[in-house]
Amino acid sequence: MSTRAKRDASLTDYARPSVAVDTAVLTVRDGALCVGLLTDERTRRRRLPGTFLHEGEVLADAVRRSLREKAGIRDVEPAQLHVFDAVDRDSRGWVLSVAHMAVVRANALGTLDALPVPDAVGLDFDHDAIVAFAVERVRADYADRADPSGLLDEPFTIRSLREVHEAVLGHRLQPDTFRRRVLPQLDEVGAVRRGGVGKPASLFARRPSTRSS
Amino acid sequence: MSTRAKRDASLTDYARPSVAVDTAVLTVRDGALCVGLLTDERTRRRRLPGTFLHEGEVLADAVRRSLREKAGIRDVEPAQLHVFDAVDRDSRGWVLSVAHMAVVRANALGTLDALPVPDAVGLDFDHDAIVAFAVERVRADYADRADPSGLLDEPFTIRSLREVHEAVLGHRLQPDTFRRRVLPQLDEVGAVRRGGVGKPASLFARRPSTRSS
DNA sequence: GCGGGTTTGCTCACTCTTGATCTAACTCGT
DNA sequence: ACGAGTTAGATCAAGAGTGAGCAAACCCGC
Repeated sequence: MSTRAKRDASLTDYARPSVAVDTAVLTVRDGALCVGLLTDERTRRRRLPGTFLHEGEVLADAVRRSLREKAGIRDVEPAQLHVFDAVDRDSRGWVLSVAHMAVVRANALGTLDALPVPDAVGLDFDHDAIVAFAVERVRADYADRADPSGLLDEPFTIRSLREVHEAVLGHRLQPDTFRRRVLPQLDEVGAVRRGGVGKPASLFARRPSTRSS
Repeated sequence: MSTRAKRDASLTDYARPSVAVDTAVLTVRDGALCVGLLTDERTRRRRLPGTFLHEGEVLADAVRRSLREKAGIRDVEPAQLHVFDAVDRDSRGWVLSVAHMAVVRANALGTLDALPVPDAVGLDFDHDAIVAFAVERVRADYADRADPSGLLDEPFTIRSLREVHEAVLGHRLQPDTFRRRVLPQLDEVGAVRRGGVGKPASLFARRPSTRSS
C-alpha cells in the first residue's frame, strides 16, 4: 500500500486489540500499605478489578465504572501506570491492559479484600507487576509531599501524618526530620489535641498546593 | 448480560479502538535539548513519528518499526510515557495513542528534523503534550544519574558530561557540585585529555550500574 | 623561555540538614 | 496533689553539602 493509500486507509484495515483497564487500589490499614483484590469465582485466583474499554469511553471513566460496578467504590482519581502488552497475557485473545492506580481510605474499599502488599502475590495475569508499579508510584508520591492522596481526615497531628507515611513508604522516619520537612506544606489549625497521653499535639491541615492534582 | 455470560463473552462483543504509538525522539544538539519531528505532507503540520499497532505486535516493536520506516532510526530503547485517549483526538475515528520516548545521539536522528524543545510547538494531534511528558521524563532521568541514555562517546571529560546535563536539564550547574555528584558513578580511564587550552582534564567512563536499564 | 589566559581539580569557610537529647505539657494511678 | 510515664517540639552538636577562590597544568603568542 502506497504512502497515500496508507494514510487514506480506514481504521478497520488494521486488526485491533481489545483494551482493558486494571486498577491497583491502594490503602493504608493497621499501619501497612494494602492493595484491594477480588477473587475470581471460577479460578479462585486473586486479581485486581478491571474491565474492557467501552466504545467512546476514556480510560479514567472505564476505571471508575469498573471500580463502581465490581467493588462499589466511588469518587476516585485514577492515575495511569503502564500498558501491559504481552501478546499472550490473556487466553481469550489479544488484549492490552492499561494499568492504573488509585489511593483510597481504608473505609472506601467497597467489597475489595485488603491485603498487605507483601502478601499480594500469585495474582492472575500480570497483576503482580501492576501492584509493583503502583507501590513504586505511591511511594514516590509520598516521598516529599504530605499525604498527597488525602488518606487522613483533617485536621491531623504530625505523628499520625508520619505514621501514614511510614506505612506507605515501608520504613521508619526520624520524627523531627520528618516534622521539619512537612511543616512548610501544612497550615496549623490552631487547636491542640487532647485526650491522649503526653504533651498535646498541634493540629494541622494540608495547604491546598500540596493536595494531589 | 449475566456475570457468567459476560465472562464467557467473545472479545469481539466489545468495540475496540485503534491503538497507535507516537514517539518523542529526543537528542542534544548545539547545547540544547531537541526533539525529532516529521512534517505531514498534506497538512504541512509537524508531528512526531508514529504508527498503528499491528496484530500480535508489542508496543515497543511497533515503536521501533515506526522509527525505522519513517525516519531510518535503529537501535532504540523506547520507554512508555502515557496513553492519550481523548475520543476526538483523531478525525478518522476512535484512536488511543500510547506515547513513548527515546533518547538518541544527534547523529542518529535519521531523517527527523531536530527542533529545540521550546520551538517544538503547534504540533499535530496532542503531540505538544507528548513532548512535554518526554521532556519531564528525560529531565528526571538526568537529575541524579550520569548520562543514563549514553549521549556521550566514552571516554569523556567531566566538563563535557556537565554540558550534556545542562543541555538536557535546561539550566546551569555549579561545576564542582556537579563533579562531586557524578564521580561515584564514573570510572577514571587513566588518560588525560590533551590538545585543549587549560589544564588537561581526566577522562572517564560510566560505571555499568549507571547505564540505562 | 616567559607571561597571559584558560581549564581542572582541590581547599576552605559557610550554610544546611540530621538526629539525639532535653524541656515542657499533658494523663493516669496512687 | 504529686510522681511516673509518655508525647510534643525546641535545641544543639556533628556531619554533609555548597560554591567561591586558589594553585596547578596546560596552550598560545610574542
